[in-house]
Amino acid sequence: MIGQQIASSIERRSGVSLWRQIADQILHSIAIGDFAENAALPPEIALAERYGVNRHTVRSAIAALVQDGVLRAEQGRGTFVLSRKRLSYPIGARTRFSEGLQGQATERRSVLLESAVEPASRRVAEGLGLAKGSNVIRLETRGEADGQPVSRASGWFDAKRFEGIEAAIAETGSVTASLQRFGISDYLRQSTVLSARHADAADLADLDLQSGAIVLVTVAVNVTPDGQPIQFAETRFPAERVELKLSAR
Amino acid sequence: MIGQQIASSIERRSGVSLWRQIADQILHSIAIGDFAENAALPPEIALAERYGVNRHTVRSAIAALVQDGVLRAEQGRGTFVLSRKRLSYPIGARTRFSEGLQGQATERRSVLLESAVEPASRRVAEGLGLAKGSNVIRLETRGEADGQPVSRASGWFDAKRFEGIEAAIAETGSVTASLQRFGISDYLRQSTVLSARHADAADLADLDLQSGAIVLVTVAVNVTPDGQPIQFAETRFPAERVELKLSAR
DNA sequence: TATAATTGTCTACATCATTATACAAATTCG
DNA sequence: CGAATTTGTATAATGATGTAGACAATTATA
Repeated sequence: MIGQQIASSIERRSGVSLWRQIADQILHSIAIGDFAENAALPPEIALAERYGVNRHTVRSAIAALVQDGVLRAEQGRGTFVLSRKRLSYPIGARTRFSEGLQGQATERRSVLLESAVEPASRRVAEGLGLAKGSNVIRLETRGEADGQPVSRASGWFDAKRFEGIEAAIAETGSVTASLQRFGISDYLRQSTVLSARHADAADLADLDLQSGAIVLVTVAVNVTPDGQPIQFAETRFPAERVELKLSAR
Repeated sequence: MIGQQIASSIERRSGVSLWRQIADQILHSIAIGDFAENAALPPEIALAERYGVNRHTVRSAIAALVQDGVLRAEQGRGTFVLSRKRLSYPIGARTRFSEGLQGQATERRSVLLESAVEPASRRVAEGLGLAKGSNVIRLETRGEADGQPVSRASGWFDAKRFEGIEAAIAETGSVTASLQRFGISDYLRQSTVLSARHADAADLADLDLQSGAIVLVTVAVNVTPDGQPIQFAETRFPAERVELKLSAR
């Protein structure tokens, strides 16, 4: 489980198949540096012994990771680690999507998937300090780094205050730039709540994930410097590709 | 998936069984307030229809949550939500375990499970700024709130600098108090990296989780105010019981 | 070139997960 | 009370997951 220590064991009858648990652990081992890039994984028989399962079960796990582009298997040679460590996504009071990934990815962009005006749910209304049922603009966006999806966000704005912001965002491709048109030159992350869960079908599709994947979820409220709520947002990050780095202050 | 919206769908052949996916989603619905405490869940048949599965599959999901103490099923009446929202664990530069959960739990404590002196893995050595293989003290602890496990931490200290700290911690039950004996009156969280994965067998046992559960993982380096590394720690939180709240500053 | 090590494929079987029906038991309500 | 609603139990069938063993194909190496 940790560093050089013995591989952790595996749970049966858990609702999570053994091959997926093993795939999770291999992924984790890679992420913490137990296997370097281009290094060979232990042979299937050794892995099977270590985890106490049949060789075919290990093969299923490896097949999933090969499908995922994490490993490459070569007959007669071995199985090799392809993918680098996870992207480290900085998160702090002033995090903007376009910043922060510098040096880790050469090309970054945010894609607007959908926008709609609708009555606020209780949760959104509370976050924005509006009456429940007030109209809000909902934006669904996907963040990409080097062509690979790394985030999937649902954001809500007060429809009255920010009428037409979806057009501005579609045009400029930037939330920050669009907010300037509404007189907001700066904003802060007021609060962030973090959780994790299995990705649902929609996020699996949008983030190009294999089924059963885990997403990290942040729920944040962005405010003006004087504390007025601007945006309520829920963002899902694929846990296998992204880690969140809390900035030291 | 979000607020009042339609229930998200379910993935087959994912390595995660349908009943577990449904249990995850019900838990999430409770956490975001779709079902209040003591409220009745929709009847099994309605849930089965909503998720597009057989009633028995829904029953498996409910059985797992009943086992977990989240729901209570009553024949002829319905199935009811027992548990409150997740514990919200504040996390910031100065977070101490004993602080922060005030008002959410009446009784909080930290239990030392194991301590050992061992050579540092590469990961730990880098975190503490030591040579790889230097001796470090490893402490395994569990945090509890109202008798329920809410965290499971592995922490490492430089064995030379903090010789005997495990005895002090066993005695006082407090990392903060023990550090004072070594002349450390204050320390800060320098960096925190966040990820998520399926709990391994050891954490399932220590955290009293059902198999297949997800853990939030923080990896942090604590330093003195002048930047000297003191402790390297990996903490696992059960995602179904805990969310992490990043403090706004 | 032989041999060992490793991944790829195949078959057979056991166990778990899911569906499909049917009916029993408890509760609520007209 | 009697009907409707809801959870509990039972049984059978099917598909997905995991185990077991055998052997082929490819690569590295003595």
